[in-house]
Amino acid sequence: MNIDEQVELLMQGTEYGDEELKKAMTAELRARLIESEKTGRPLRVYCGYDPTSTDLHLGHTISMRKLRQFQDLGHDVTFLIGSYTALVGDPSDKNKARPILTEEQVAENAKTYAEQAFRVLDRAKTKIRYNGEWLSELSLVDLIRLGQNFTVQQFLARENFARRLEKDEPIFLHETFYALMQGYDAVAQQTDVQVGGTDQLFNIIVAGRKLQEAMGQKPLVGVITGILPGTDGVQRMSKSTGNIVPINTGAEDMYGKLMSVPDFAMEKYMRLVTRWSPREIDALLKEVESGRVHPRDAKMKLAREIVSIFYSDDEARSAEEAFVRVFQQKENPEDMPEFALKAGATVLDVLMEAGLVSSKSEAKRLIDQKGVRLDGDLLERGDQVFPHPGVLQAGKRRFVRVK
RNA sequence: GGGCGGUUACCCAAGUGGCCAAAGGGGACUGACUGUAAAUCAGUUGUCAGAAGACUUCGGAGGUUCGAAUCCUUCACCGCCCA
Repeated sequence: MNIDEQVELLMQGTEYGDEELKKAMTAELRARLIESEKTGRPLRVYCGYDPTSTDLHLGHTISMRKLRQFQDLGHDVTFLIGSYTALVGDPSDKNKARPILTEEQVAENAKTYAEQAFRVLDRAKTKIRYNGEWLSELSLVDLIRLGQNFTVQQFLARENFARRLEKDEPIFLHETFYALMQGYDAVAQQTDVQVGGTDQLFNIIVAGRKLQEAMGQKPLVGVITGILPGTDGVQRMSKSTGNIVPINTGAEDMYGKLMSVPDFAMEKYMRLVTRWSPREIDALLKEVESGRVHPRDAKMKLAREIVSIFYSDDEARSAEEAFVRVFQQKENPEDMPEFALKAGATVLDVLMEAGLVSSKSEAKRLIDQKGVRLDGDLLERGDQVFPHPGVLQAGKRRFVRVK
């Protein structure tokens, strides 16, 4: 791959919210790549992850995909676990302050995190580090010195703080430390390139670069990846909005969730999550636009690609087959949980005990709404004794085999 | 430290003694239509009960009252202004 192609790939899916900045970063990236080629020294690339939860979703993997691209081009990639920053809580893009985690929670989460990350990253080529390594060494005086590089105004100008200020919501002092800590991460690692989402723009471009300069280092190149919308196609994928595609969800479920993503969000998924090159993506989109490829088929291709990243080609293929069978041909899925019927149990009991609903009221509602079927036949009453063993369906996608 | 305001269901938010299981919006769920897309339309959205109804819920605890999300006391948390 020549330098131009490398730059195009590495900048794919990035978003700076400012053309000038994007141009500047692109130019700097190109310069570094050229320099690296000349000197033979791989670029030091990192992205930090605060292990605030154990359930990773596709949104978390965008920056990992980006790291992987650097990795494949022979650069030196560090998966930085924000063991220390997680104790503070990143205020970026949050209306509310994050709860502060205990050290045990952080350690616990970190383990799962790295494990799941290796579905995208090349394990053999990835360094794992914890930022507690250097942050725990800082003294109060050190922290104050770091703070001397920034003004309160710079923080208040940040959109998320400004918004909270506007709405009379609390901004805790410790939240401002976060950017300093992250900036110091860049310094401690003598970073060439830092990858992060647009919510990290301030932390990366302002804090990281500024501190590096203050410490006499060459300021890093920020590769700011775009935001992946959730299954609703609009809002950022996040657990609290309930629109996530989890990684540990099983191939079939992942495939199905991806198919439910609105068409207009497909391109983002292609650019941010898949292994496809910019050129391949352009070509596919063109075919859809011209009508040569049905959007549904393009989405199926997309879903299959993504599932095979996290599972395998085989599992992706059978997930696709299952999808076609269940949702396009309206047949029952091959595998479904089983439930042993107890004598005398009513329909409500079974729905409840098989975990298809969370309360009997909900079950009744579902029945009233014609949402419950047994072997394809509508069940009209919840209080009747469960008629016979068979496939019980609640809503569109919940199935249980009752034996 | 002083003054004022706030805390309502998944989220935002109305409600200032009975007509409140609590308006409205968002989200979610179901059905129709589809490509498990979008858009649209209809409905549901505390628990239990077939239904009438019963029970639990409005930051926590206690109280006044025939009756409290609404009044009082107290505790906790948050915001604003002043210092």
